[in-house]
Amino acid sequence: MKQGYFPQEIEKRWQTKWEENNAFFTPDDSDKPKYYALSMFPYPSGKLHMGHVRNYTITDVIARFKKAQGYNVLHPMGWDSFGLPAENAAMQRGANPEAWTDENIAYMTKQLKMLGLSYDWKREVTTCKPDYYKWTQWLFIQLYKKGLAYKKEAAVNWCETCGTVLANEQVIDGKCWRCDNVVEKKYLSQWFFKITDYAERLLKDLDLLDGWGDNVKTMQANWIGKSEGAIFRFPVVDAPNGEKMEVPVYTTRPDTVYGITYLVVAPEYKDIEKLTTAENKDAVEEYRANARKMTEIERLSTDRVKTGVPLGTHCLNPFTGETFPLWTADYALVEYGTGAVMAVPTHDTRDFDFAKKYNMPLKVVIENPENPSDCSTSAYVEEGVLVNSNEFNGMKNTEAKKAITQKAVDGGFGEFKTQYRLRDWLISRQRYWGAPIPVVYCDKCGIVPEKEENLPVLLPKDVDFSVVGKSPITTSPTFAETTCPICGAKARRELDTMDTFVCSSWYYLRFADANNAELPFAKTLVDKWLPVDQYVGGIEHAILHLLYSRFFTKAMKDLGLLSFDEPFKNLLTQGMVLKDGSKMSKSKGNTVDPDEIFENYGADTARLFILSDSPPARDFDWSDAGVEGCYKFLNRVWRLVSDNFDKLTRDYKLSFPLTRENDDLVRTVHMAIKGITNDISNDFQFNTVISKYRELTNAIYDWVGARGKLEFNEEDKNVLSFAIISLIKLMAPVTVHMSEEIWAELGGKTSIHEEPWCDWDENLAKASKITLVVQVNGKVKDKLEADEGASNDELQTLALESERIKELTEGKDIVKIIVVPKKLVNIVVKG
RNA sequence: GCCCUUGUGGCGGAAUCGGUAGACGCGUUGGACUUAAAAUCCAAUCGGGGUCAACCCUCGGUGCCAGUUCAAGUCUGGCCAAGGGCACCA
Repeated sequence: MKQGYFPQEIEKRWQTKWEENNAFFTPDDSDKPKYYALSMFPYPSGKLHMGHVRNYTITDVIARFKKAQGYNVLHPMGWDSFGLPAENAAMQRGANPEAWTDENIAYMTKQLKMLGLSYDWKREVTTCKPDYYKWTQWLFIQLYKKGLAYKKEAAVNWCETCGTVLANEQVIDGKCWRCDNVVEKKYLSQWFFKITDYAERLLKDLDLLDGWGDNVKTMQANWIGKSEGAIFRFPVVDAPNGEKMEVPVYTTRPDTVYGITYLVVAPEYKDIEKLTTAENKDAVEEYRANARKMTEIERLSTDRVKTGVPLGTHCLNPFTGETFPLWTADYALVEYGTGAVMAVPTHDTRDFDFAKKYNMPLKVVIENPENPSDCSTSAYVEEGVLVNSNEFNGMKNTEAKKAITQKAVDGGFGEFKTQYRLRDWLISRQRYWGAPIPVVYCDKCGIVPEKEENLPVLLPKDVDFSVVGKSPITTSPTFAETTCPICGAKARRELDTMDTFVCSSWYYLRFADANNAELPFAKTLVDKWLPVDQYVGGIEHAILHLLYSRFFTKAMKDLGLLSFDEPFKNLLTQGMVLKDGSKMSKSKGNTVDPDEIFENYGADTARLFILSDSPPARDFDWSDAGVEGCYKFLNRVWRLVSDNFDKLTRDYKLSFPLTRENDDLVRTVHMAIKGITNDISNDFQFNTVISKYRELTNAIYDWVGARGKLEFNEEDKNVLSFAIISLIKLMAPVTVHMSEEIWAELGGKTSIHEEPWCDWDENLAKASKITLVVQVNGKVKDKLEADEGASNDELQTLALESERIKELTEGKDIVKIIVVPKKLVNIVVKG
């Protein structure tokens, strides 16, 4: 065996060998139980960054550990390869985005292989290839036929820099998720997926996801935003044209209905013109024009002073028989509820602010009996008892919600209503590099989906990428022109492509049957492999990708394509990779290039280090010294083997008799196996796993050192071999190349990665002696050595016989003695 | 404003059930080896005090304030701070 550790040479050799042997092929048919480990697939941006390295290493170690434990493990990889960066790069070069994407995929594939990841590359999936997006289009058509894909004119989010619309989920603080540009509202006719049909199931089924963190689940629950309330319809008493009209409002506070003093409709409210009197018309028009000019950020800012103008008309409150005025104000949102709000300034802070500014009357209807408030300085929003509310006076407001809504139901002017904040998913994009929406417009037949046998609708190649201000796809002289799938007449194709999040909403299903040319996947195979047992990725997808994927899975279940409700059984959201306290990013200039680490230290060091310092869910602070430390540790392990090479055998026997000389190391190994297995099984605590590698290594060194220059007899060699081979097997999921190399050096015929996981003996996985802690009144006063098997009585006697304890308890009353088995004796004394 | 997460040495972080706080590592300091350096190895490393050193003893210490308990990083109540999410959503 070589004296030095040369990772670059070792790693390259094994990577080649694994590839030749097709070492990570996953059969669909196996007697073993299945395990599906998945990382969120990357966008092929050019090069791997440390976040990728962390993500894929975590999943790879899980996959290898589960394989060693006897599972048939599916661990695939693919590319989320449609999207704007490729198109922008193409526009800069005047070339096709496909070439740029292919180059990046080739380079990043090379990097993934250098990291030693155990992917079954035969299942590789690339979303921008026709054999994949054919099925994205096919799924679109299935959703369309079910009424879950539809086109409508709506106010949508428009990003001028990206030249396209965005989904609500892609607008972060009023800005584009990708380029940070402020988003504008536009009225456009666009394609949507009806995710709102699934709002209740998406919310309710969060309860099924025991393997997800609460943070992600609450983020999704907040985004879905369920609220229970009521719709009340208020008749208009003085409509200018004499028409019989009513204004419906949605409220979560039906209990405050007796306190209404005015009503607000959004500036975009559909009936607003009919509700405005001639004398108020100009002011209202001006106000609406101003509202249109405002950006979303200005409009939605909560600390802006509220403004509004009266419409001049009035509604009747059927509960009180009184009338109240109608206003328009931009704090009412047209997209939520009915676009109109009943205002109760005494019990809603926003209404209160508005009422103060415009001197609206205040009417208290909820009171805390112990501490009544007149609501002249702030709204009372806590619970209380109803006042000034006719027959409901004295009722608790929580009960009054139901009772008052019931009265409206009985009177025919209201109903119970559950409202969600979630909006439908806007999936059209006015861009080239995406899956074309497979729809045709025919003058006679209208909107017609493309025939399934004509899929895929291929992206045209005859386009001009140098155009500005419009989608390159519109420059194709051939693409738009087609024939109607129904009548055969001349027709036009849809020119929008799909949001890339559509492609990534089902890729994890395709891995189950990646090369199926007849279907997106066979039902038997998805039902066999799914749900994903462990999904690993960044928290930034808590809402976007994870919500969309859950929706897709549910919709596909309803389409009969698969049989489960949730795609991802367990979710690990890994923390960010930081350097010097902030996230690694090109703009901050604090990135570390994985290639450099591979070159200088090797992939095993990179893998070991990225797992070593923090638990996976927490942020990880990169330090060059830490990398160095991991590299030194691997050298130390290497020396341990090479220095003792002549004493090692793979034919060690586990059934040797335990003697006083050797039992401590054997016990240490069993404890390490147990501890490491538990740490991986329990939330993948790789940082403590790695500290246990070090402890075991230190223990073996100490054991060898204690032997000094003594000759090793057969039993010594047996024990040392057992310890060292256990160590490299335990390390194998992390240091995949080094363990394989040492295994081979020791005469291993097969790959160490085909070996079963180490077993431990519960009786050996504990020290032969325990340290008994003796406390007096809860403070540690002495530590004694005791036999592992000592009874509580024996421990108590031992403690009381300690000289030190005798001194401390002398002349005092022993009130109580508490014995914790195998651990501790606490003597409680008085005086 | 609401919701979620997290607060432990100089740093990253350990600590099944409430039972030795600070595992393991980084850093620092001292030493060995060496002509020297690198590498490697050994040792020390939470703070205050007991007149120095070793040893030992003692007090304090896990964001803050209370509480429960023989015993609290861990449980309960009330705060504070940081990070993240949502937000004129009626």
